[in-house]
Formats: sequence, structure tokens, C-alpha cells
Amino acid sequence: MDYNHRSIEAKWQQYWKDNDIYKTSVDTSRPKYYVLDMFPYPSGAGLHVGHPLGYIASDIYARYKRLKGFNVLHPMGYDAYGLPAEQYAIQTGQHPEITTDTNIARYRDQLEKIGFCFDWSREIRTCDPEYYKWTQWAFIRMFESYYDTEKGKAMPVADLVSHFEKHGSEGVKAACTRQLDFTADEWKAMTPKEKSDTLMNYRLAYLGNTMVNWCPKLGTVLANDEVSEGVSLRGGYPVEQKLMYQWCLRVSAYAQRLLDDLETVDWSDSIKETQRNWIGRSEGAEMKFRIKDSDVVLDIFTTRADTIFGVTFMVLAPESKYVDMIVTDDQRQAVDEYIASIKHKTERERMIDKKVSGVWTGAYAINPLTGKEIPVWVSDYVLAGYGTGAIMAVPAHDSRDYAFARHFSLPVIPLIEGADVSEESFDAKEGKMINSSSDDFSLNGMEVKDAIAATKKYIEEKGIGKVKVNYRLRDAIFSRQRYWGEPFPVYYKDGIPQMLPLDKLPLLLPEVDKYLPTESGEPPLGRAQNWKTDEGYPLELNTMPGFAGSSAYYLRYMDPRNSEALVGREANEYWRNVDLYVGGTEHATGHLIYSRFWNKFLYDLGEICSPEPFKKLINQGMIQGRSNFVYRIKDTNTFVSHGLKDQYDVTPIHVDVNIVSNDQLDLEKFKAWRPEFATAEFILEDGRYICGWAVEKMSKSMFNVVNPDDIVERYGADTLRLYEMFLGPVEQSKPWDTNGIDGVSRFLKKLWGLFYKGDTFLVNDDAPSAESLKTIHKLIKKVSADIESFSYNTSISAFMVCVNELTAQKCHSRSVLELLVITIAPFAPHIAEELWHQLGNAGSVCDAVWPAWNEEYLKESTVTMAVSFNGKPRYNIEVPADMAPADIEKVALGHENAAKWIDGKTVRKVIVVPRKIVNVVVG
RNA sequence: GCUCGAAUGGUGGAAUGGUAGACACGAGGGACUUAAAAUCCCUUGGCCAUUGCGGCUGUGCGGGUUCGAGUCCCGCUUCGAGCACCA
Repeated sequence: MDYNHRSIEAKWQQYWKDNDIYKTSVDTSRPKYYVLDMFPYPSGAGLHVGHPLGYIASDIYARYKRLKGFNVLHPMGYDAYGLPAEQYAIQTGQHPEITTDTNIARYRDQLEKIGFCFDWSREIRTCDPEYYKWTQWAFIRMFESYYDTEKGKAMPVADLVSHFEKHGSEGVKAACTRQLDFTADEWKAMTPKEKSDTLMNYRLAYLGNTMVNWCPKLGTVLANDEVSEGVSLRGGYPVEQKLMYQWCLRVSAYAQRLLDDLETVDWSDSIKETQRNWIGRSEGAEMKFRIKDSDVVLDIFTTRADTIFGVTFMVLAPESKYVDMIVTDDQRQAVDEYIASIKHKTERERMIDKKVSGVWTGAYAINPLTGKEIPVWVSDYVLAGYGTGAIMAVPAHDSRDYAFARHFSLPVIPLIEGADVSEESFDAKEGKMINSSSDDFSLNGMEVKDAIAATKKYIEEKGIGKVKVNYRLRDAIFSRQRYWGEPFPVYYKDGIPQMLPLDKLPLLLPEVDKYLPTESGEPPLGRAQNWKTDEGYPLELNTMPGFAGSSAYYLRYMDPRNSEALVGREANEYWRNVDLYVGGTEHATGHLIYSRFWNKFLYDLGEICSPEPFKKLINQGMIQGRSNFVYRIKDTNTFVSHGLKDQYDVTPIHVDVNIVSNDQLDLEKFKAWRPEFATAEFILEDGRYICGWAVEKMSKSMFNVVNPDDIVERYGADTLRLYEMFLGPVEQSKPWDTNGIDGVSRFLKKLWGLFYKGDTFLVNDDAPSAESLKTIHKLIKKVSADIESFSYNTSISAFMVCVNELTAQKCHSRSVLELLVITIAPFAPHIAEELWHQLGNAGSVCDAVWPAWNEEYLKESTVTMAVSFNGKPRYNIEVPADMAPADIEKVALGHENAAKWIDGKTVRKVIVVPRKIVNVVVG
């Protein structure tokens, strides 16, 4: 009986399905382990060979944990809302749901063929009303909450309202869009609309008039993480800044907790660092600068309070509301013109244009420490969105201020001893302060660090400023002008937004005739008939963004069919959070921030029991494509082999990797590939056409896409799984190269060969030899350690060595082979299941027990040690494994070769590292 | 510019401070075969010697610590990732 992957894999996949082998339920008698993959967006192209990499890695871990006695939760689902299905709908009129369903079916089929141990009974899709009901529910709960900065958690808005009724805004400690100041009486006198607007300032889900990233080409706003360098991440279309009234989530309120709790999770340093950068905490001071002959006071934020004596001018962002308040009549026209010139530039143009520009407002501010008058300018190098949109400029110690000062010939005052500011600013935070004193305050002679602290203390005492922490993290814009997303559970009564009652959820996505905006520019939901409440109030036309559905899906898997709650208490307290999360780094500043925020919010409400969603995170690397090239001689239809191409003037052309084997082109297939190549001629080397190659993104246009279905069909799922892991460390990006796959394919045949030679079943009940026991226990020890550290590639090597050794030892002992089968089961589950049954076992190998290795079998009676002279290994000695160092030294120097290497010199020192090496120092 | 990570044969990659290159691919040679496929055996970092079975050299570059460094420290170079007029 030969190894036939097709029949074996089909047979056991059916068996797993028929017997619900991977179905999981709460079982308090066993410890839990939750292994999760980032769920995919089911695209029309299906899976390519790179997608399953992370799934295979997590599947191995899940299977291993199960063998170790854990109750493992390992679910899968689909992030089903998304732009491609909607864009396809716009073009073809096909409902995105149909596209999505088709794609999901394809994904499911592809995933099942690889033999994952997913509990499919827990499958979820974000576009399923039973699922998005809970997305809408969470939104309502955020709307009804504010962030109490004193308690450090979300609290009901109702509490805030009762505070307003008693005390007005006084004593309110809440995260807000801007500081408001009103009395209880003023609150009571507000109209319902005014009250609503006031509360929006505090709600965690709020309607805000904010600068948004508007992408005209996509016809929607985008979150900050969906934009990079002024263009949309999806499609690469230009993005402009636009003031819009949008739903937002007050993620910024959680900035400090999101930062602090990074310490508690087991994630890679690089991804933690990425999140830290994204949150962008900076500690500094907010200071007040009074405007001369005016009541206006400018608030500025600085991390360099120590440089206050070097402020020679101030700069406002063009969008700053102060500009209009302080500009003098003489300068008004110039300022207006400048602001207009900035406004018509896109964000991208502003970023590319590094030219210094700006205009004086005509106003002067008063330095609160020196009383000196300094001019106030407007320039686009100051951003409205960060800090207060106003800065104090210290040209001597800030390169941007320096460039500005030089351009407009403003004074530069050096503040640090020895700093040469004739050519450039001195930005480093080190050195001794000079030129920094007023009547009652001096920093001269202090180190920068001490000067910062001293200044902060002084300004707080004098009431001219306060210590302040700023975050780069912005609130998340939560509205999308799209069809294919979760509808907001919101309606408008007299223009005031209201939440639907919870018993009306889910609010179903309505049908529309077209998936485009309406003629009047409303989002697609504006086309829906009867898009209003039973009472006739109009419903919100925006839908939620992609990250809404993915922010809490890991909680839903714990209890996916619960109709009373997102997750039931019992299920949540058992499964708690994700022990191992596997996915790509591209979600570092999107999904992984949003779901941490969402999780913390639900934790504050007491709905869930863990403050962090993902305990350990593994970021699998990207599988890149390996493209092949042929070289056409210019203006001919002749192709020259890679090794000879330098002798001609050639154009490299991508060629389908599927008609190339080991970089050798199949000439007949190439001629048949495209009509224009039918008459192609070739210049060969050694009778072959060798293609060039390069590592590129895997994509259709590069003709380097490899489909896992083809690999499974030809080599089998087990081979695919092993090979993907064998390619290299999971966390590392690497190109897919089908060339090497024969190696693991051969390995599985050799493994099979331990059980069958032809039709003869070789397994016997003989006692295993000491040698075989050592081989198998060495393997168990190595693989156990490897799985725990996700070094799967070295495990595969260990299996290869083990099978080779057992074959050489002619070991067919049942007890040894059984251990081997269990050990390999997480990696190659199909063949392991088959062999498990061949060995006469009942039930699934999934329910076997992971073997413990026995050190006794690994002990060696003698060991080989290298003897080095001055660090250079010269000869080996065999010594008993437990020999004392002093005796090893004697053996080493007693060796016949010793004299040759001592060579008349004195032995100065001998270092013996037992079981490893003897180094003799001579000279 | 700041932060983080990486650099090892023709290729993918192994090496708790202890004989660098495990394992696999590819390549070369051989066996079996009418032939091919499959399978098996040998060689395979470089240089020199190969009827002296061995020598030298070698982990991006330059230093250092150490009996001993791919591994640790200092200073570079290159590549990758993240952040970026963030005050």
C-alpha cells in the first residue's frame, strides 16, 4: 500500500466532520486555551498560498495544546463587510451579500481542504444580523457612556446629566472634545438640542464636527490608519481634509490605558513599539501667552519648557480659531490670502511642499517670563490637530523654527552653552543652560533635564501654565458613506440623534436599488424605501466602518449563538481572552488598537472579565511571490536564457511560474501560454532555458500566484502544511518557492515507509532498541520545545532526521512508531490519523496524549569532546559522559596528538567545559 | 530625522558564548532501467593539497571583551519595518 494523500485526506476530513471531532464546549474540568486567527475578508480571488501560513501555525499550536490536555477553542469566521464586494455591486448591480456568500463558500472549501481543526459550529460573519446586532448594541452603550478621568473608566452619561443638574460643568472630570463652562442653571435653561450638543462633547460615541480624511474617489471618509502619506491605503486615491459632521469614537480617552497595558501583554517589541508610536504620548507643559492690547490668551503646548527664554516669535496653525481673533487690520488681507492659498492645497501637496511659508498677523504676544513682546505668525508648519494648534518658537533649539526664523530674518537666541546655531539649530536635549534668567527665575547653569522640571514647577506656581500630557492618538471616525456595512441604530427626532431601544436590534440593512450615493449626495442608504422608525423618524444614513465588526468578534466566538448577550457570563468567565492570536502586522495601528479599546470599554461596563483581548500575539510574515522572467531580445521574438542574457539587449518579461520548474522553462507550455509566443525562438544554455527570478508581491500581474488547491491536489494537505512551516520562521517574511516542496513530500513517503513496504505491514511488537528509544525521545524533546517557541521549521528538520534514523535502525516497533505518530499529528494531521488507526487505535489521534520524553533514554555513556589549542579545535576525545573535568583534562593532554599541538610551548591554562570542549592555552 | 529589527553557501535556512553551514532544495557524479519517471548511494562555503587520508580561510565592515564570538560590547555600512513639519 503506497502513501496516497488524496484518499487519506478525504477520508479523515470526512471522519472529523461526521464525528464532530473539533467541536468545543465549556468544560470546567479542563484548563482552557483559546487560539485565534485574524479572520479573513473573503475576497473574490480566493486564498493564495501565503494566506494559510498563519492558520497552519496556529492550527499546529491548537492541536498541540489539545494533546497536552487543554480544552482548546479554535474558531474561524469572516470579516464580511468590505469595499470590494460593494464596488463589484456598483459595477454589476449584484447584491454584495451574494458576492460575499459565494466568496465565503470558496474560502470554506479551501480551508477545509487544508485540514484545520476549526470548530465550524462557531463560525461567525460580521454581516450576519445576529452578529451585527451586538456591534450596534456596543455602539449604543458607547453613546450612553462618558470617560471619567478621575475613576479612569467609562461611566453612564446619566450620571453626568445629574451632575450637570446639580453643579453645572464645575468639578466634571471627563474626557471631552473641548473644555466647557456652564452652571447648573445654564444647563437647565438649555434647549433639548443644546443639551444634546453639550453631551456630544463627552459621549464615547459622539457626533462631532471634525476634520476628516475625505476620499472623493471612494466617496467616503477614512480613519487615520486607513490613510498613509496623503493617499488611501485601499486604492491609493488622494485624500483631503474636510470638516464634516460625523460619528466618532472617543478612543483618545483610553490613550493612557492603551499605552500602560501594553506592558501586560506578550507581544513582539516591534508591534508594541508601533502602538506606542501611534499613541504618541508626549509629556510637556501648556503655557499661556497673553496678546498685547487684547484679552486673548494663546495656549501653547511644548515639551521644551526650558527654552522659554529663547522664544523669539509664535506661530499659529492656519486653521486656528485664534488667527481671526488677533489679526490686525493692516495684516488682515495678507493673512486671509495666505490661509486661502493653504486651503486649496490637498493634504498630500502640503506634505510634499517643504517650502517655508507664513505671514505675520500684526499682533504681539507677551512672554510670560520675560515680559518681552514677540510677533505672532501664521504658518502651515504648525498643525491644527496636535496640541493646541499654536506654538512658541525657539529657533535656536528646534529645526523647524530655525528654518522659519532664517527665512523671515527673525532673531535666534542660543540657550545652551557651546551650541553653535550659526548654521543649524541645536535640537538635542543636553547641555548647560545660558541666557535664561528673569528677575526672579533663572535656569542658567542647569542641565536641560533639570531645567525642564524647574520651569514646569515655576509656571504651575505662577499660574502661567500647567504640566500636560499630549497624545497623538486621535478619536476614530466611525461613519462611512457606504452601503455594505452595519447600519447605525440611530434615528433623528427634531434633528436630535436618538438611539433605538435595544429590543429593536438588530436594525437590518435595507435593500436599495443602486449602491451609489443619491443624486443629492446622500449616502446609499438614502435610496432605501421606508428608512425610518415605526414612528416615522428618519434613520441614520451612514454605515459603520470595517473595524466595527472586527473589534469584538473574538468575544462572540466564546458564545456565538447567544441571543441575550454578546457573550454570556459563564462562557466569558471560562474562555476569558485569547491566549494566542496569530495575524499580520498590518493591523498594528488599526484593528489591534480598536479591539483593545472596544474590549476595555466592555470591561469597564462589567460585560467581560479581561482588560486585554489578546494575551500573546504572533505576527506571521508575509509570503511573497517568486516571479520568473524570460528575456526577449529587443524587437525580436527570440528569448535568451538567463546565463547568456548579458550578451544581448534584452527586455525581461514576467512568465507564469506554473510553467517553470526549478527555474527551467517548459518551452512547449510557454509557446502555448500566449498567442504571441507561439512562434518564439530560444537561445539555450546546456540545452535548457533558464529563467531569471525575483522576489515580489504575490499578484496576478506578476504571474507568480500559487494556489493552495493545486498544491493540495498534487502533493496533499499534509505536505503543504509541512512545507509552509519548513520554509522558515513563522514570523519572517519569505518568498514562496514551490521548488523545495519535493523534500517534504519525500519525507512523508519515508514516514509511510516505516509502516509499509509495498503491501506488507511492517509494524511489530518487538521491544524497541535503546538506539530507537533515544531517537524518538530526542525528537519528542526537540519538538515540544520548538512548538512552545513557534520554531516549527526546525521541528520539521527534526522529524526528517528522526525518520531517517529509524529507517536506518530498521525500527518498526509499535511503541516507538506510536509516539512518532502522536508527535507529528499537529503538523500532518491526516497521515497521522491514518497511521494511528493502522496501529490499531480507536478514536481520533487528536485525543491522544502528548508524550513526555524520558531523559534516561537520552543519556549517553560516552561523549565526544573537541580539544582546542588556543581556540582552534584540533582533535576529538571520547570520554565517559560523567567524567570529572580534571580527568577530562588528563585524557585530553594524554592523547597521542597533544604533543604535536603543544609543539614545545608551555601549557598555560586548560579550560574544560564538560560534555562540550577542552581548550588548551599554550604559548 | 527618530524608534525598532535584520545581514550566515548557488537558494530557503540551522547553530543555550563551545568543532559554523543542521535540515531541505538546487547542482555534479554514480547505481538500477530499453528509456523516462521514481528510488538509492557519493560529493557539494572558498582556496590549496588530493597515491600524504590534511592545511589555510570563512557568518556585511572596523575595533573590543573572552581560553574561545555568527552569538556579548563599542563604532560604521546596507537593507527592511514603524512614526514623522507631533512643537
